[in-house]
Amino acid sequence: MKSTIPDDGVPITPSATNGGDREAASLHGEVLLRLRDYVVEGNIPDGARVPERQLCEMFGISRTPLREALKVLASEGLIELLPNRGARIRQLSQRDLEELFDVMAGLESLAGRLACEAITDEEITAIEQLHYEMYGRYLHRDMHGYFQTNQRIHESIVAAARNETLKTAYANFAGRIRRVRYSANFARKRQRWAEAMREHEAILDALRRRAASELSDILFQHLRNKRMAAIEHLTEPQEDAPAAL
Amino acid sequence: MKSTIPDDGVPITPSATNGGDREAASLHGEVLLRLRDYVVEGNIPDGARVPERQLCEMFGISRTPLREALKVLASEGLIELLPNRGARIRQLSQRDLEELFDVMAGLESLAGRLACEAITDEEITAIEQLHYEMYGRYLHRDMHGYFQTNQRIHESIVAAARNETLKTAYANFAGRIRRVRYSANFARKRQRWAEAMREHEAILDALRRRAASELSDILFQHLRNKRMAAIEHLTEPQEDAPAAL
DNA sequence: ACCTATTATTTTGCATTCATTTTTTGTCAT
DNA sequence: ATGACAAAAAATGAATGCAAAATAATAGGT
Repeated sequence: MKSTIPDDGVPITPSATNGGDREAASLHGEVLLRLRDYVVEGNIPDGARVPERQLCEMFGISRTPLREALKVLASEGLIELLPNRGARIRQLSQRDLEELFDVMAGLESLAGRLACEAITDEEITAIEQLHYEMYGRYLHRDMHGYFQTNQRIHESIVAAARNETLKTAYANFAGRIRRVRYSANFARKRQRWAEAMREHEAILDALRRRAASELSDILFQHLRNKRMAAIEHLTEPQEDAPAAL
Repeated sequence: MKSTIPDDGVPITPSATNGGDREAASLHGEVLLRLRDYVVEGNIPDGARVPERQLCEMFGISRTPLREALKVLASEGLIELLPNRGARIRQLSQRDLEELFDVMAGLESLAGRLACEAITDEEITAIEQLHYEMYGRYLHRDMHGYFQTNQRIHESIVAAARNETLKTAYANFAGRIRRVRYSANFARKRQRWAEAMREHEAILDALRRRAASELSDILFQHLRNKRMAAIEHLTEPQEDAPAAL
């Protein structure tokens, strides 16, 4: 006798096993991806319980694969597992954020260092293109576009490092602070923008010269400044309304 | 006795990617710790299947918590999950090792940079102590003791960075290459020893002067050299029998 | 009424069960 | 014999079931 299987469409994406970004296969993998996004996007308030049963219905699955995904998410630091008390969305303290930003800074710093060893002229040209594009956004006060292009530049540097392990770790940590990072973006006063633009120019310059140590320093300091801006934003988040967009 | 107030405190469950935590409330956590050790210690050959049923019997549990642990271990990169084909011990290619060593180098480099901001004179003194102890091991050709003291020095630097997130990530990556790193230790020719000792002196010097960028560079290069030694060892592992010990 | 103790409901953690898929084993044809 | 095919066995992935714990709801005492 066939049991009642929910026909709720759960299209299995037969993408590559691993190596890129989007891992997926088995139901568990699919649920992991969807649940991670769901959490990162902030659909559950900070510190709140993760409604196990509710999510099962939402995804149309049983508790087993969901719980497996929860364990993984906990190991990634997105949620906390309390004994006999289920999962809670991990609330990041200011200190947590500072630490995360510093680790990100370290990883980007490393990426820059490694990139100097392997980056091609074409890749540098591509980054220069992005840089000019970003400068355009800056001039047009297009905050959203600026943010996105900025992200692409940093991702390009990480990609140029030719280190999949680093790339994965970077993506992992980036995911943890994605929400904060995004909202912090709107905190960027124009003054900080100008500063960031100058820093980016220095980054490009060091990259062109393949000055590994120098680039490493610049990137670290650049991320440190980002960290400061983000933390300041969180400390006093009242003054900036969604202006650009 | 019983309070009606929801215990919303933080009965901390550091189930995040750990490395040194030896506590586990739930059965799943216990299994995770034991299974991770079991894998890291090399009880299952590289690339081999993870005998699910057998491990269940061994741990005296059902498959559910074991499979949860497997998912976490896969996310940590220790094993691979093949669709409908179970788990396999992840075999690290030379490239994987190079990448892992570079990421470790980046993290230690970061640790050194951060340590310069916060380290106390007492901590530096403690590291100096370890350095002299290590020098003694070096003179006595005590490879095992040298290795351990060396590890403690690097851990001290990471601890001085005052960044739990970094510490956790460091422990995580260290776990992945633990086996290789250990065996590579025996590959260290005396020449490399002398080199490493000089590098360590430079590390201490930079640390004393709180020269962040400089220390960052030195640590990165130090780890890079370690990487080279480890890779060389793996490439030609026949020539060195267990000499010292 | 308010606070505490007791009971009912929900939730959690793990074991067990079930449907598929994979792997092994056995059989037959070339 | 060797190889291809088919059936049996085992393993995997996910759903369900069940005992213990936690949370909510209710009753009782002051």
